[in-house]
Amino acid sequence: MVEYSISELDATFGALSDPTRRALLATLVLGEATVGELARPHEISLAAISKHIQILERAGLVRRRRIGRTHHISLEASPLLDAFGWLGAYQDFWDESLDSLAGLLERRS
Amino acid sequence: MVEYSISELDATFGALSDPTRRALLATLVLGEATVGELARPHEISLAAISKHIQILERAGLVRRRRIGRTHHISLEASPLLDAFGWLGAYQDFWDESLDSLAGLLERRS
DNA sequence: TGAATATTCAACCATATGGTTAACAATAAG
DNA sequence: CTTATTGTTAACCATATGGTTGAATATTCA
Repeated sequence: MVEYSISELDATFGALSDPTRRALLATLVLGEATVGELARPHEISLAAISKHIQILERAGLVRRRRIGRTHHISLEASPLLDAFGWLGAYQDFWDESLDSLAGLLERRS
Repeated sequence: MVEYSISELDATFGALSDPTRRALLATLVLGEATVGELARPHEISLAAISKHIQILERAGLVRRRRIGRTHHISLEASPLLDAFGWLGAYQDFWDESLDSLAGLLERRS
């Protein structure tokens, strides 16, 4: 089993635990965007979005490039990949688990 | 893109954001265990472990079977699979992202 | 210079974690 | 019946989120 840095996964999974932040990432996968552009589809205040972006930034999920007065935000791949890798270690477990579920369903029919 | 239920992912990623809880899951992947067995390797109080297990339970990551005075905890696959699936939607992005990194490194050499 | 725009920061509030210790409940065993 | 054992619950404390509104900052534009 691969070893994963503790606190990075903490921050990554913590950042992913909020639906607004997951929506921001889903927007950013389409390409870079400014804070204002990111905020527009959401009903909460710009300040709230700003705080969400700071959390994503601290988790390394996002990078910020200042151009004049606008901040351009872009998605950063590696923490997502790490989280994916961590979960992947459980793949055997759920394969097995779903197989035995399938087995149960089969025996029932 | 597949749609994912909002609040379930909230709870799943939230539960995964703590290293103690991730360690509990890593133990449980080896098989069912009692609360006491789960607590033993950790230095924090049993009450703290009990609360962690409740959070895992609320997130559906774990099930509890009471046998007499002991509680037997077992891992539940599907929320992990859902989280894995959500992250998998970003696979194209990080493939591309890592490719372009590789490209950069190549051009530099 | 002065006004508009893009964002952050500060202060505040409510709720959730993450931990503690102490008390309670339920079951097992002497 | 009394005492251990296994866990949960309660009360408490500190810190992080998630949101608000209002003020401060930094650019850009007229």
